[in-house]
Amino acid sequence: MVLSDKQLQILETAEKLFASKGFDGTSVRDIAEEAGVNLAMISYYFGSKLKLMEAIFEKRSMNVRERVDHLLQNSALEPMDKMYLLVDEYISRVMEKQQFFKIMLCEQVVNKNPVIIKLINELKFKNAESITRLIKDGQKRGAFKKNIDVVFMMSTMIGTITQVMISQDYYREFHNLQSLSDEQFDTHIKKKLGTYIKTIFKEILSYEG
Amino acid sequence: MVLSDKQLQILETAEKLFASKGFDGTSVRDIAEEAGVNLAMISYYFGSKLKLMEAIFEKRSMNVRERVDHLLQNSALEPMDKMYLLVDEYISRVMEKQQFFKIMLCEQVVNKNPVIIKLINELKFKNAESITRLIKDGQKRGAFKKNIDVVFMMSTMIGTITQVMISQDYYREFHNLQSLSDEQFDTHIKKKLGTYIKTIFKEILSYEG
DNA sequence: CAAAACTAAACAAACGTTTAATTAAATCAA
DNA sequence: TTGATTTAATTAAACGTTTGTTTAGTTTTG
Repeated sequence: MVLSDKQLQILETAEKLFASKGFDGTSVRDIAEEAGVNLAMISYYFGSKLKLMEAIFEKRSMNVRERVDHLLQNSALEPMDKMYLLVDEYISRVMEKQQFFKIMLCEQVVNKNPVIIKLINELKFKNAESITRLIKDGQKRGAFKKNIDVVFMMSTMIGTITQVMISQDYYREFHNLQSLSDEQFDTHIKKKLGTYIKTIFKEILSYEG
Repeated sequence: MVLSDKQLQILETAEKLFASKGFDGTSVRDIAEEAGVNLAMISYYFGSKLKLMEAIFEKRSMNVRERVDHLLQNSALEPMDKMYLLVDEYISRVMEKQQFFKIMLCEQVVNKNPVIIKLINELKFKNAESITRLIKDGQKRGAFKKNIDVVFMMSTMIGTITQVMISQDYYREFHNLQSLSDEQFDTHIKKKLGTYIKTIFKEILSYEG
């Protein structure tokens, strides 16, 4: 699906508002006004509010699998280093597309919309597949332990990152980082979080503990 | 605030519906019908839909601090064992009050309602305080490392548990546990998750790694 | 018999979507 | 290139529902 500038603007505005006020908390009129387009244009382009949401998911779901696979095939890296790459990739993705991940989180909880739930589960499944493949490879090569719970590992990764994302302000206050610029803080928290999760993953995956 | 049977039923129905359809996705009429009360009774008892939500938070926030403190003072346990107790307490709380934690999660993301956000932050702050105290005690007694990031630790605990909770069905399918009864599965996942998080915490907190 | 509990009906406002009319852009024979 | 004609884009207004809340009246309770 190829999108015009106006369609893109509607999509981005909708993503922003859905993230900050929820799907049901955002009216089509809100989106139209904030995007600076006529109310009817949204139905005209996307059909309905629900299909607008689906369009957001379609846009954000594109190429996810490809990027991860490219990351993991690419090199002759050790399994653990590949896992570290994956962690950094995940952190970047969540922090850069915060709005989308907020929407995903709420939609998973509310799970009112079967179409969206299906899209989310597909994304999850693809991720689980990539990670499972990586873990099995690591186990074959003797770098990783046996008996690793992939679902728990994924839950820790996405759960920790998401929690940190939605409580960034709290983190900033707690560690007295108000003096940093937004950009500096973003870099800081990404780096710290990366190191932290890698430590955990090293413990979970490797023998030496 | 003392609540009559009818008020309690409204509150419980609202909690259930808010969790499964979201605050804005649930109408006051939905709640009234499901609770089997007249529409006007909700305004009569609680004033408004929003205050109904606040009443849910008030009810669920009661005694949280007391319970945690009692858990931690109580015994002559090692710091690490106290932390393990806390992990189990957290898992039980989230799994038993799933609906409320779903609501909390969405409200944090959407953060449209300042009153609710304030209540959530108070809860978070109390928890952070208790954990910080426990960690400092453990450090003083030489059982815990220095340089422990409490916010990250809390994010891992609550984030992992929450993720596992909202993707229970996925976990059940992934591990082929459909033969277990709901109750058996609940016991199983709580135990596994407890062991898993404790392993992580041991690595984060203790010297031996 | 006064206070509390409860009800059906009504309220205005907001909702997602559609309509009918208008303007802009693209297509194309001359 | 011109002017005619079709297609796409855009608009204000209206549609019928649903929304949260209130009202005015009735029943129940202490």
